[in-house]
Amino acid sequence: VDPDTRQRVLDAITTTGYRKNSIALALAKGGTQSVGVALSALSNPYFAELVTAIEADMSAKGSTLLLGETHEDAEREHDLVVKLLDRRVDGIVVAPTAGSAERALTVLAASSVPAVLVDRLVAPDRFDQVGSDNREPVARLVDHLAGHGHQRIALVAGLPGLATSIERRQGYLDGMARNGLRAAPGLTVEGASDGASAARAMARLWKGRIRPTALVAANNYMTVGVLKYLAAHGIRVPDDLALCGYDDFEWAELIASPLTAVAQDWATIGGTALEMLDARTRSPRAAPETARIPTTLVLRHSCGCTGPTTTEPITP
Amino acid sequence: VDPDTRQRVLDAITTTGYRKNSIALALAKGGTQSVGVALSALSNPYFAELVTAIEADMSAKGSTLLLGETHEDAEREHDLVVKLLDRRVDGIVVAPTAGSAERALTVLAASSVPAVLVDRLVAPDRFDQVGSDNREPVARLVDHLAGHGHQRIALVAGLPGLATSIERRQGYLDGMARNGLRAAPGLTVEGASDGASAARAMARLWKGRIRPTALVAANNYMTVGVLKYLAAHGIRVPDDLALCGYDDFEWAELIASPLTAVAQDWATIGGTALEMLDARTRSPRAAPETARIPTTLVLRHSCGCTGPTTTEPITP
DNA sequence: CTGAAAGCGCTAACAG
DNA sequence: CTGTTAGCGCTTTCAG
Repeated sequence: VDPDTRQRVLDAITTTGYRKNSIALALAKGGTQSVGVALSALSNPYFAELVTAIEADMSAKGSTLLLGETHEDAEREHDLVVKLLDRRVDGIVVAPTAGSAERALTVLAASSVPAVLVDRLVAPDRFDQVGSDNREPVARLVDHLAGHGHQRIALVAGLPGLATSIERRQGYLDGMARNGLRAAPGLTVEGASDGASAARAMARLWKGRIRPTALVAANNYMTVGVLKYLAAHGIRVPDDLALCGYDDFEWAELIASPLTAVAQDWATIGGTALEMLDARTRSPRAAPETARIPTTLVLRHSCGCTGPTTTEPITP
Repeated sequence: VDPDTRQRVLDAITTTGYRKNSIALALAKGGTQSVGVALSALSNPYFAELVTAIEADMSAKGSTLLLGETHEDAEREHDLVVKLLDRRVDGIVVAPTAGSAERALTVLAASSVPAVLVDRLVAPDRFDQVGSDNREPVARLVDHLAGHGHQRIALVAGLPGLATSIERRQGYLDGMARNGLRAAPGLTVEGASDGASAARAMARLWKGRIRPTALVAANNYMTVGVLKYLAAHGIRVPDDLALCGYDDFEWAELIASPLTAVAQDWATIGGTALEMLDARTRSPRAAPETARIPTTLVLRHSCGCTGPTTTEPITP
C-alpha cells in the first residue's frame, strides 16, 4: 500500500472516530470470533475456574465468550444451544445435563458447529469430550478409607442420570469390591447434587439400619450439605464418621476437620476444551476424541489422617 | 396475513430447516439483544452469584451475555470494553478496576451505549451505579467487636485504589472513632485483595509493635488468607484473636470457628444493574443514579459470640 | 396483502 | 495499487 494513501485512511479513521462493526464483519465473512458456553452449574464455585480458563484462552485469541446457564434442565439447555447457534458462534462448549441426548445434543450434532462436551461425558461416539477421571479417584478414596480400617463405608451419590454421578458411583463399587467390602444397598443414598438434598440423604443414612463409620460425598456441594448435617447433630469428624469428598475447594483446609478430597484440574479441562474446538474446526470429519484429565488426591484430616497435608496424583 | 400463505411459509421453514441468523438480524435492525459484562474478579466466588443473577434476567428477556475478565488491569479492561462496543452490545455492566476512569470509563462515556458500574462505584456523576453499602457495615463490625470489649481492633485492608477498599477503610475509621478507640496506623495493614497478600499482611500485623486482639478483614479472599495464617501459627479464633470479615460465603459456618461476616446481596445487585440498563435505554439523558443495596450482618462465633447464628439487616 | 427493491457495514472479487 | 461493485441475510419501504 502506498504510504501516503495509508496515512490518509488512518487520519480519516481518527478524525471520524471510526470503529469497526463486528456485526457487519461477521455477516460479510462468516465467523463471529465467539464461542458459546452452556453450563448446568453456573452457581457452582468450580464454574469460576472453568470459565476463567476458557475466557483467558479466548481473549488471547481475540475471541469472545457467550455464556448461558441451563439450570440442569434439558429443555432450557436446548433453547440455549439453539440461541447460541442462531448467533452463529464458532464453537460451543457444553456440560450436558441429564436428558440432553434427546434434545440439545441432537440439535448440536445436526448443526455443523464444532462442539465439545465438558464434565459430563455422555456421547463419546458423537462429540469431542473432556473431563476429569471420575471412577478411579472415588475407588481410591474408598481404598484410603479401607486402609484406615473402615468397613462400613457409605456413599452420598449425586443426581441420578448425570454421567459424573454414574461414574463416581461405579468407582465406589469398584473400591468396595477390591477391598473385599460389601456395598450394602443401605450404604448408598442419593441426593440431587446440591447441599440441601445431601443433608437429607445424610439424615436417612444416619438413621438407617447400618450406620457407616466412613463416607464419601460425590461432589463439593454434597460435601458441604453433609458437613452441615454433621455439625448440626454434633457428629464429630473423623472420630464418629470419617469423611472424604470428590471436589476440592478453597476453604477445604479451614473447616473444623480439614477435608480430604479429590481435586479436579479445571484450568486444564478448560484449555483442552478450546484446543479440541480448534482441532475440530480444522478437521471437521476427524473421529471424536475423549480426554480424561487426571485428578489429585489431597489428604488432610477428615479421613482420619494426621500430620501435614499430602498430595498424590491419581492416574487411571 | 392470509392463512394459506402463512402455512406455505411455515412449511418452507420446517422443510428447509431454516433458522434465523441473529447476525444478519442485528445488522439490519441494529440492536444485538446482548449485553457485555466486564468483571475484574471472574475468579472470585461471589462472581458466580452475580453472573447467575444477570444471566437469569437476560435469558428471561431472550438476551445473551458476553463475558470478559479484566484481571484487575486498566489496560485489559479498556481493550475488553472496546471489543464489547465493537460487537455492538446493547449495554455494558462493568466492575471498574483501579485506574479505569482514565481508560475504559472514558471510552464508555464517549460511546452512547448504556452502561452501569457494579461493586466499585467510582463515577456517580457519569454513570448509573449499583453496589453494596460498604462503609456502615464495616463500622458495624467494629461496633460489634468493641461491644465484646476489644480496643486494639485491626483492619486488613484491600487493594489500594479500589473504591470498595477505600469505603471499607473509611467505615473502619468511623467505627473506631465512634467507639472512642484510637485507630493507630500500625493497626491497619494493606493487602492486594487476595489471600496470599492478606496472609503476608497478617504476618506483619502479628509481629508488629501493637498486637491487636480483634480484626476485620476487608473481603472474602483476605479473610481466607488471614485464617490460613492463623491456622498455620496456632493462633486461636476467637480466643487469641477475634475475627470478622466483609463478605459471607457458603462455607463460613463450617470453618473451625464459624465466621461472623457481612453478606452482600448479589442477586439484587445483578437484577438492579439490568433494570438500570433498561431504564437508561429508555431515557438516555436522565441523570445518573447510584443505588446502594443493603447488606446483612451474620453473627456466628469468630467474633466471640456464642450460641446460634443470628442475622441482622444493616441499614445505612 | 403480496412481491420487489433498497440498504444495514463490511469483505471479496473485479476492473481501471 | 487504486476505485468500484456485488453480495452476506435480514428488515423496511414502496409499488403492484
